[in-house]
Amino acid sequence: MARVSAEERRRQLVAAAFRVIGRDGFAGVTTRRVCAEAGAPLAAFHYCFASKQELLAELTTQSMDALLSAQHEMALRATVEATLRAELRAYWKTVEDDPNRESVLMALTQHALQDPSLDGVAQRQYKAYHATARAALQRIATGFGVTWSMPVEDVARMLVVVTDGVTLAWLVDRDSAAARSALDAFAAQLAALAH
Amino acid sequence: MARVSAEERRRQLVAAAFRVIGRDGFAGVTTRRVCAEAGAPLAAFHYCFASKQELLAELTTQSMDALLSAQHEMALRATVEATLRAELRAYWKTVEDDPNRESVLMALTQHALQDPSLDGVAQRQYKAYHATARAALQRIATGFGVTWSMPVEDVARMLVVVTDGVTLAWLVDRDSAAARSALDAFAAQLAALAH
DNA sequence: GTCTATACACGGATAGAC
DNA sequence: GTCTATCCGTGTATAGAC
Repeated sequence: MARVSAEERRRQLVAAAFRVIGRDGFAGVTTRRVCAEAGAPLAAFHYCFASKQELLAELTTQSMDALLSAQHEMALRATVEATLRAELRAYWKTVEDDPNRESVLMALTQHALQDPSLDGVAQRQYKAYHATARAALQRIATGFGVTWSMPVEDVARMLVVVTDGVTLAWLVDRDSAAARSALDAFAAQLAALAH
Repeated sequence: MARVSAEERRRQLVAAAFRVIGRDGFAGVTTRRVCAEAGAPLAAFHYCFASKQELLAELTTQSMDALLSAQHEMALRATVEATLRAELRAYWKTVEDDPNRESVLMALTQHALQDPSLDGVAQRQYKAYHATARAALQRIATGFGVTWSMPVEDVARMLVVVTDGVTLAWLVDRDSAAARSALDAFAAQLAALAH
């Protein structure tokens, strides 16, 4: 075991945790397994993190940072509906490309909701989701010169509701066709809120 | 510790598990704590259940049985939209009346998705959700003499997506007003699928 | 058939050695 | 500052009392 700086260890452990969750699921994440995966001694864990919860919180933080910095350029299509549909399909592609990512984030949300020591983690996560949705909706409003018939926060919430719900249902039954058709239908319905 | 039949113990332990999850969160459920809550000796646990996982699965089963047998008489309102809105509001009342119930069910879903030994549990849960939604939609179609512009399974999925998504968002930020207004908006949109 | 007592392996966490 | 050794709680299992 090479002696490594604490900061480097933190990075190694977070990366290792992601891999372990991917392989063994959320329930299979143990400090020992994460350390083994990172090639670190067990004690390094509690030297870098106060607790396993702190590492889990760090996972959320890093994921949300990645989400917020990945706000891609949105291509405006012919209509609001076509643009919304394209956006939802782009989101959906990320889910199907890496189902585990969403699975982990959902599990993290639930875990954070139930564990007092992770207070605020789920809230930060959803703040990031809502901010992302709101930004997309505002770009659409500006790009097409339309306004939303409800406060943009409310439409953003509906967008998050839809993506969350579709993702959750798909994680359970893996019915991709149903997920796509639901997303397309919701795109049409949300587009009807633009005037 | 009174000597109690195994069947009675099973019921006691499941009920106790619900209370413990409500108090200490999903992560705080231990066999020892559940037994203490039920006033049962530790050995009773593995006498009644093969494992902790089996009790968790039983939790889902009992909840879904309750859901399916609670299919209330749906009052038809003046319009499809008004009826859908009333149904969604009725669902929402159950959430706000007992937030912990939904919280536990969500956490169970996530747990089941990640734990191979609970394979099929989340699937059964969502089958029950979809069946409930489909039944409600069919009663609406019959009652109003309308047909859905998509297969009823697809509309049912959208209904589940919406309730799940709204519930999840609310569990995170507890914004009841936002939840209600989102549900009403979705009621209007789903009603537009009836012809 | 049910409960008491106890055992073991593995998990998170930590004191203290180096 | 980093790691070894150890602790205590948890899931699981069982032997034997009643």
